[in-house]
Amino acid sequence: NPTSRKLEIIAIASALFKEKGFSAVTMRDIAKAMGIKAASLYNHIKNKEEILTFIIISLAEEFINGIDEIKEENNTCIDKLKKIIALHVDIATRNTDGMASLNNDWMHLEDQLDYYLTLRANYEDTFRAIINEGIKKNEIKSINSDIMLFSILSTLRLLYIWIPKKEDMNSSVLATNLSEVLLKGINK
Amino acid sequence: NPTSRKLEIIAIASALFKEKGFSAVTMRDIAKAMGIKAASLYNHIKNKEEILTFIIISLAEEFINGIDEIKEENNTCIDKLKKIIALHVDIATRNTDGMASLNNDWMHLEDQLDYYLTLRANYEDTFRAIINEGIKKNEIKSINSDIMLFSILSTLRLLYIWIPKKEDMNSSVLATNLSEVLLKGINK
DNA sequence: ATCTTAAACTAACGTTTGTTAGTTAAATAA
DNA sequence: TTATTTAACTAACAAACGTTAGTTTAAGAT
Repeated sequence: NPTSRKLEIIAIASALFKEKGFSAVTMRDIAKAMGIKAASLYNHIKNKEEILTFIIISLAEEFINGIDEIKEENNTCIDKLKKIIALHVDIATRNTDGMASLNNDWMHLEDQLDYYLTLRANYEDTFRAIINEGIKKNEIKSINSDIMLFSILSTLRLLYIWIPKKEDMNSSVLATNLSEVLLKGINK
Repeated sequence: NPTSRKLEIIAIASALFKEKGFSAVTMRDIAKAMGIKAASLYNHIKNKEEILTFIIISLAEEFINGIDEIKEENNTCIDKLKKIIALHVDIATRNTDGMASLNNDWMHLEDQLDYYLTLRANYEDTFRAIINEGIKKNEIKSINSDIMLFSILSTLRLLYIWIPKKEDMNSSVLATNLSEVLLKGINK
């Protein structure tokens, strides 16, 4: 159970990782942003990798828990997809900085890399299963489901880039509009 | 006019940058992959940043040239969008590795950062203008055009991740299916 | 045969890196 | 008051970093 000081470090590091990537951010950069010396960081965290691991794994678990709940609900597949879209908007809004590491720096995990890859594979499998069920039930077009999965998931993964540029936009309005675009297209 | 040896280095570096990101790849990594010593690289390139600059700027110019041509054509906006999708599929297929740097490492440009940002802004402006024209001509739904731009462009930007996983899929089949999904949605 | 060029090499440079050890100052608990 | 804990500090480490200088080797041109 991380102390508040540890969480402060992780939050500041997340912001720096988003700007330059994990590898280009030094412990001295993080320390300077905290207003302390690099060595002092080690009173709160084990090492640099622990920061990255915390950011990525807690986000990955949030996504897995979210989609596992959605898949069990008694709902149409289209509605399940709408809930997945809302899940991504919600998480990306609350932890915009962390999403950058999840997307770009997962390969620098060491001890927990395999665990992360398992979580990601499970997430994608569940997502694809919902799409395939929608095809079977005639809710969704019979196109290669990988292409549909890739298309939707790519948009959701890059939400963290666009959300800060559109601070005015309400979170649920964004989710609604995104659902319209992703599910029904833009062609009139 | 880069020599073939220089282009070899850039190609090998692109592959390494894709795997670990620019900052995590050392000159010794690149040299080892080339089968030579790090110092020997400097017979062919000025420094590490020149490699990144070449990768990113030549791709960014390819995109700008592509979209500038498409925008001038006498065509419906929907057809213009289809051509943009095909442009992304084509470039991402031919230079999968470089696309990773374009997406993830542009912030490590130094001399050419401003030029890159200008190219990117111009590209997005042209893209948005085509969407807005489509709305005006009643070809495209009247939703916030930024959301539509973001949604389509995110999918296109991450093509480089998915293309290597689907080597079996024909390039033009992918473009066709993607157009269907991105423009008309997945909902039946 | 000599000269030039291309492309590799060895050796080393000054920095920066993540991290450890040991110390100090202030707040809290006994 | 005394003891303990928290969180900062200074100083230093060994390793890795991008890069430079100078040298060697072999191929191609004159």
